[in-house]
Amino acid sequence: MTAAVDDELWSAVGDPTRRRLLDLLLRDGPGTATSLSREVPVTRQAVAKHLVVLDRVGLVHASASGREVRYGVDEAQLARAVAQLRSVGETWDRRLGRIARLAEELQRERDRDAGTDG
Amino acid sequence: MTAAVDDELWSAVGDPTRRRLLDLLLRDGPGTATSLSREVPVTRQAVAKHLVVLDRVGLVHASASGREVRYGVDEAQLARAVAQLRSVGETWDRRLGRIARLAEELQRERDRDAGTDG
DNA sequence: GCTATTGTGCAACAAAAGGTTGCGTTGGTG
DNA sequence: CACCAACGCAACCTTTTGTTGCACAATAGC
Repeated sequence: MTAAVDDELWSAVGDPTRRRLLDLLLRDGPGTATSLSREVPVTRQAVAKHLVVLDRVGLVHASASGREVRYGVDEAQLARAVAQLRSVGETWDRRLGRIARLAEELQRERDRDAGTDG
Repeated sequence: MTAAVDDELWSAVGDPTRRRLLDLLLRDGPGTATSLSREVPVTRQAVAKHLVVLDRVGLVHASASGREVRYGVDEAQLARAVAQLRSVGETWDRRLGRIARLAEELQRERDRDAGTDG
């Protein structure tokens, strides 16, 4: 697990600005670096760089339209990213659950010992 | 959403090395920078820095034990992080679902039009 | 058609994050 | 006591994230 490809997707959605860009693109549909930069607290150039990163991992696709460059979300790839989030979350959940159950068992044993003892 | 606190937790678990450290701590129980560094491809110092980051956001806690410094996962905080992963995943899922349904509707309309047309 | 505007791309630069090496210190152990 | 193992600190390098400045292309308006 946690292979190179996974890590790429993760670090792509790991950045807060990139997460917000994906949110905006999902909410409002395709947009340009300029239009997106009006809704995040960074410059157009910073947004453009993030879009390059997102494009590189396939989470968005560019399409020229006149002098503009519109970016849209690749739904299949985003679904894949979501699946990875879920996967990690579930792994941790399972381990947390196991720890919780183990703690309970130890507690029960301790109670039992205390009972036989007193 | 995506407030500052959320972003801190996110970027903490966004790093692949830190995710692996959390995995190891969950799997094997508390460990030191030195013990952990034997299971990840980075130096002890790099691990120590990551542990500082994880400590700062409350995902792990340090406890001195002789000359060693053991770090253990804070389960409540990790559960919170998992909840945030899930939350973002669900948000995107919903939006993807809405887009998918919209696309289906448009497709049906198109089919219907084609039917009345032909 | 010419000009002003607007959107892009590129380059140089700064600051922060992730990582390395080297060194000094300290706490257990033979 | 001498040694080894773990720690912290500091200097340094590279990549990422962000900035500013500038040059260029396409569009809109006169």
